[in-house]
Amino acid sequence: MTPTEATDRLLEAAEELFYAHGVQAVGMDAVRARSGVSLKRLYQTFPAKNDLVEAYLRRRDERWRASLREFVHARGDDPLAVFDWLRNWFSEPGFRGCAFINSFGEFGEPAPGVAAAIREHKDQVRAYLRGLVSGETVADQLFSLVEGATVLAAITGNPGEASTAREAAKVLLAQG
Amino acid sequence: MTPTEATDRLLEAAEELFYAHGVQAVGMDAVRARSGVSLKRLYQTFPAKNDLVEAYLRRRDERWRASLREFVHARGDDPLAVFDWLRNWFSEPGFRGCAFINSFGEFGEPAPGVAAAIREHKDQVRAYLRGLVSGETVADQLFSLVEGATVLAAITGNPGEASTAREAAKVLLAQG
DNA sequence: ACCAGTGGAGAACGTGCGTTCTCCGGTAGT
DNA sequence: ACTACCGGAGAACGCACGTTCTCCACTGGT
Repeated sequence: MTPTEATDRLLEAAEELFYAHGVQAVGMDAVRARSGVSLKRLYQTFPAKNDLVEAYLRRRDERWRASLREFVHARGDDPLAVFDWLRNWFSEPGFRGCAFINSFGEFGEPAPGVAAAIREHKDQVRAYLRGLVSGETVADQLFSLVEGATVLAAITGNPGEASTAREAAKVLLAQG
Repeated sequence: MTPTEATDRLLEAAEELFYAHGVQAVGMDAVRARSGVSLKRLYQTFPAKNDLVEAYLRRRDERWRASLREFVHARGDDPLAVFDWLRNWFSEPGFRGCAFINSFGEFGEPAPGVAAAIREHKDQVRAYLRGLVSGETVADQLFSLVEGATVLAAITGNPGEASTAREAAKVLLAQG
């Protein structure tokens, strides 16, 4: 197995397990089992669990934002499409909320790299929304709606939170 | 030491430690040390850590909502006062986000009692907001803003998220 | 066929922690 | 004063898990 293939399989397994069960609940041995990569290789690739966690978050950030960006772009970059995408996401079988918010909750004092990955994800999403709507204030308001809807959908299990937020966003965009 | 006093000291210590560092990062021995209650008494009062966690969440729910309710009531039950209260909260030295959202993130599959405490807290807050504004839809929209502002303030450390959400709420209330 | 080296499987190690157990000093009742 | 018990301090236990170590099968070159 080539090193890049091992890295891919590790990150794939890490994402499936960490997102579904939480980082702390998943042992390195479970990542090994799921990925089929030996422990030795695992620790050669990621010298410590923290490194794997950080890489998991950074990869998820890229993919998550790419998925959102593409969906919204296909709708003519309509800011309201963000909330349609959210509704789809909330409806996915394994939906368990925002991986970054969850990780933030998991680690009272996260390792610096992990904390940075979390903060940078939120910064990137905010920047994306600011590019989507004219007016930073409205963009930040939508951001708050996005985060709130995500958290509530995760806890209540109700994807309709996206629609509630969408209606609010519509009003804010019309008034902004 | 009377049993109710032991319970109080345990819950006080648990809240300080669990909220500040996260539940998983705090051992039962740390709760014992902080509370001054012996391990034996601790386990007599709360047979397992999960029971202490659930009690911690339920007590925090009561106090958190009471504080919000009183503050807002003193401002004539103006829904916008919710966001003023949030700003104060976000500015407190030990602010680390919503204890319930953090706990939700900590436990991939929480114990039933803990999961119920989290869900019920959000249900209560939603019900409170619905009582504050006429129109369930607008109340739910404000709720989303509240949760989003809380999460973002925790991650970015910027209490100004409350003001951003407040402006959005003002528009929604005017239009609703 | 032999040998060096690579990588995998899984044992082993150390630590932290939830929970239980042991022991002992103090106290109340006689 | 003696005894029976209550509660506290902290040791002990069992387990889980992050990390490292050991051993061995296999491969490629001669």
